[in-house]
Amino acid sequence: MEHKTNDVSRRERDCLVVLEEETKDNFPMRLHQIADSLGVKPPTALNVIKRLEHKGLARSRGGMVVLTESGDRAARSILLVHRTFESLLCQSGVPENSACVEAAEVDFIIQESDARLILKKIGNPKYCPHGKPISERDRE
Amino acid sequence: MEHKTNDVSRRERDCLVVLEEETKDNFPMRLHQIADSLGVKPPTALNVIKRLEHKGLARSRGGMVVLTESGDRAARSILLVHRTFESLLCQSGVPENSACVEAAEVDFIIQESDARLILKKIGNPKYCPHGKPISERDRE
DNA sequence: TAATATCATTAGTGTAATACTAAAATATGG
DNA sequence: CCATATTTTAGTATTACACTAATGATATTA
Repeated sequence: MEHKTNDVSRRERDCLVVLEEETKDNFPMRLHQIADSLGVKPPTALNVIKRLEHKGLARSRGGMVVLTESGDRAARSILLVHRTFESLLCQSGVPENSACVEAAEVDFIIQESDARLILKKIGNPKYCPHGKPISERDRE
Repeated sequence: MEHKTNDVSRRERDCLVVLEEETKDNFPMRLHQIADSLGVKPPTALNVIKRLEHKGLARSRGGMVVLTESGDRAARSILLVHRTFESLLCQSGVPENSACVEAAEVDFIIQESDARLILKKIGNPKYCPHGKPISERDRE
């Protein structure tokens, strides 16, 4: 019915990305830590996490939260779209900081398949303007 | 505080665009007509219109609705972004219909200034894939 | 003009995402 | 075992969206 397979809201996107970046060491995040990262109170963060769990994107036990396989894929997809769009904007002449902000407005909406095609069109840059690798193969 | 100057929701965008396209002859739209175009019931459409009025984008009297100057500008801006993004997607290899659907997901979010820069980067096409003029100067 | 049909509007619900406070339940560490 | 920290529940609020049902207003037309 809906647009994306992994249809996430803005805040859910924030949460996915934070989890993706903070659990690379295989340690889960604590609720309060997530709340701090999102800049909201713990009950609000808990709410977001419950929605993610409901969608099969995260799992939690006693305040310890991890991404599922599916959540990990969703997060990487979002990052790919983000960095692709960011690169497009920068190549077009949008200042780096502005590009990042703008990319964050759409990175959870634009389809990964579209982003991959755009990526090719703009010359398959390996890194986004911030220097982060774009493809999920060469992760930091 | 927010992202866009003319920050409109998805449904408000739909309403703006419908009004823009259906009031070219300077005749206002009726509520029920708007409701039909949006595929919602009149009370729902009325609600959307009230939000637009509140934002200074539309005016209505006795069920007759028109865009304000500001609303007209907002609608054109959205169309410019839509057609630009659509063109980008098509040039990248996304099928036309798909491109249109995807563009509709972001045309009310991406900034006009960004779109103008992207437009230049992709070679300043005069028309979108559907053949509609992109620049607001040469309107149909 | 009066009756009917059409259209607009109000009122009342309901869902989803977002966010808060306050309080209660659970850990955790001494 | 107690104090602190953390999680969780409960309750409230806002915005966008959408509905039904009822009411109000305005036509059209018989």
